[in-house]
Amino acid sequence: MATIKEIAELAGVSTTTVSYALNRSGSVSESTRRKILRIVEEIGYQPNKTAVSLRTSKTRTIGVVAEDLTVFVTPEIVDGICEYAEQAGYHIILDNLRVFHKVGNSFQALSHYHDEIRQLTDATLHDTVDGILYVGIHCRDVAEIVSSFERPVACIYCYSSSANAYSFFVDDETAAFQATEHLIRLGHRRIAVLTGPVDSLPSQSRLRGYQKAILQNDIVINPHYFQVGDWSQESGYELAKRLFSLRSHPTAVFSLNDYMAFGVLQAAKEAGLSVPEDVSVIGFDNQPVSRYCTPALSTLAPPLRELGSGAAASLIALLEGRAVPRKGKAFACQYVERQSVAKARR
Amino acid sequence: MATIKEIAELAGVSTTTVSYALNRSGSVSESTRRKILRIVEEIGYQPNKTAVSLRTSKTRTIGVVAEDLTVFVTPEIVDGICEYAEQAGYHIILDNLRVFHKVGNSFQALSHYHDEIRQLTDATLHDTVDGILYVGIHCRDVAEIVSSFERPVACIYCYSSSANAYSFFVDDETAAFQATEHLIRLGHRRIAVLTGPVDSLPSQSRLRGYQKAILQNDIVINPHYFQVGDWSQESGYELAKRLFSLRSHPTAVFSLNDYMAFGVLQAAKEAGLSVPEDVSVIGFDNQPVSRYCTPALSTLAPPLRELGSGAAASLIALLEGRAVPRKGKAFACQYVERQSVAKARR
DNA sequence: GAAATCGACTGAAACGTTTCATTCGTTTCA
DNA sequence: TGAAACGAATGAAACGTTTCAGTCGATTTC
Repeated sequence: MATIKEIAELAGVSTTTVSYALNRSGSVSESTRRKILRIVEEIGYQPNKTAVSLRTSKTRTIGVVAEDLTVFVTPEIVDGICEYAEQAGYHIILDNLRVFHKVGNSFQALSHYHDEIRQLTDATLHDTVDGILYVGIHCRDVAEIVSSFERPVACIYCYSSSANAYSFFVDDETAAFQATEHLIRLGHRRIAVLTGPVDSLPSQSRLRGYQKAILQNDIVINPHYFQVGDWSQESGYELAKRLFSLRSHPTAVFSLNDYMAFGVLQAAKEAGLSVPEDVSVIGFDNQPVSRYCTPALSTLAPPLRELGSGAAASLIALLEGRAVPRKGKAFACQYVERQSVAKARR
Repeated sequence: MATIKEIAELAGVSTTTVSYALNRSGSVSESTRRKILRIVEEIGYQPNKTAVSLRTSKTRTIGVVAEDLTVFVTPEIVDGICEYAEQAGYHIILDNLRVFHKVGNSFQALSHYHDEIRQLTDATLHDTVDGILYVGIHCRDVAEIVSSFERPVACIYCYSSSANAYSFFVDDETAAFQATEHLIRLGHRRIAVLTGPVDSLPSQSRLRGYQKAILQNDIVINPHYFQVGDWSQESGYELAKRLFSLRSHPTAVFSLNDYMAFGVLQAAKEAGLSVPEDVSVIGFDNQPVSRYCTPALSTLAPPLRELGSGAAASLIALLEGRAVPRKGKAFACQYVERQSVAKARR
């Protein structure tokens, strides 16, 4: 591989001049700059990244720390990151934590969780990245984790209450509000909601959105329409069975995640109710599967790719000393209309 | 951040000695080595990776070039890579090509495909990685692409006929053979097969496996049982409809991918045939969705994680000058028993 | 008892850049 | 006309390691 020294010799100038010409710093006459660029082109010279990093102590690399790459949200987020980072001339170093395992239908941190994180921050990423993007698998406060990072960090699909981190997460409340409003505008008044565990943050926010819409539209709340599940298809099925055996069963079910909605679909079929004619169903998450069930599930889609590229954009802006608009942002979901929602029967 | 110089001063020795002590090269007395290690521990010194790279021209980083991160096979492969690389002390630089788009149900390269690749090899990965792992989205020869890489490369979920690359791919033929044998052992004789497009390599291999099993078991081939689809659910549906309207319809359908199998399930239901009682269905790929359809689809699962970690292991062995067993390997699939297969009716 | 060997340790160069401080000739301006 | 300012170019140090080629004293060998 050619070095700057060879280019300098060929051009009959010093390495300093070559460096200045290439970086548009210092002052170089137009004619020698052109001569240098021509030779660079000819030889196919590429500055040695390692040497540049050593000298400037910037790596133009950002570390992507993913809690679990195989959870369906992660790849698309990471893709969004890659897309932005690439065009900005940054490399991505990927680290998959893999420290959660499924317990029932929620995730629990493994015991070596913190060791893993520490090792990561100490040994793995030190002086290898300029900044870190932390990609969570569900919305919660990860301050405890990211505050130990010694580089600028942005959280994605989760948030941090610590001062050193930006956060890019889903606006669950507004999305749930809009979905509920949508059902109401379609004439539904008996709208049940299936929540996740009460201590789940996304569940709480989504429920808040639902309740706000119900309240704003002066709909009387039937306590039977409010059911707490555990995110699993089975719990959705059980809960919906109960719902459909009510003498005044709901005409619409808003499941706060897709899996429970699948259970609702199944229960409806068994109860002899057809979706969407007799009962409308809306899910949340836009799991890949929701396109393939019958009927295809209408659901709320988090803008995963935008979450990733938005976070990457802010982090890189920060790294380069440019103004960064805000300390984070809540991203709106998109309602994906498929075949499980219709007007309420008169 | 502390440097080797500070450690040297604190220990009252030269930087050379510190370096030797840390790398177990040169000869250092046991007592000074211990003294040095104690100080290193105390200060929390970490060698500067960039400086080491510059000096040794090894980056301990491997580039993962993924054709499409959002295709379902990729994340698990990449996870396997990460897992191995991490414990071997290597970093992963991720690059997502994103150069394919869906045309109907197969993928086609975008027009800027080769520009993208060239830019990648020239600018992006040069002197940044020691070797490259190329992760394909379907099995085919990628020699044209990877032969331009100027580093050792291993192909995953695809293969390269060029000399410079290792290949780690799925043994489609054996898997299809075993699935067909499985059906035969369950008493099935009228076994239909749904292939993908004739020019598709995986389709060809899988079909070969099917035919071998049929032939070996002296089953007479009914040409009507052989149908060519385009991998889509719709084509599976249409083909299966034709199959089930035959006066002597098959008792088992082997779909060479999962999506077409979903179509088969749908067609069976509409034809009044219950799966698996009246007809058994086996898919291929183990798409995440296959677990959620009804009945849950029995299918063949490529060992994605193993593919990734196996390739990473070989590449790293090669980079470190250790003996590498072979130039590549075909990995066996695992048959995933779910609810779509049963004994043939008497 | 001189030569050879050995173990412990070190000085300094090298990896390929960036950038500070400086030089040198030309132009501008009071 | 002389000083100041400026544009173009450069020498050399620095970033933090690794490693070649030694030095030096102690021990072994014949």
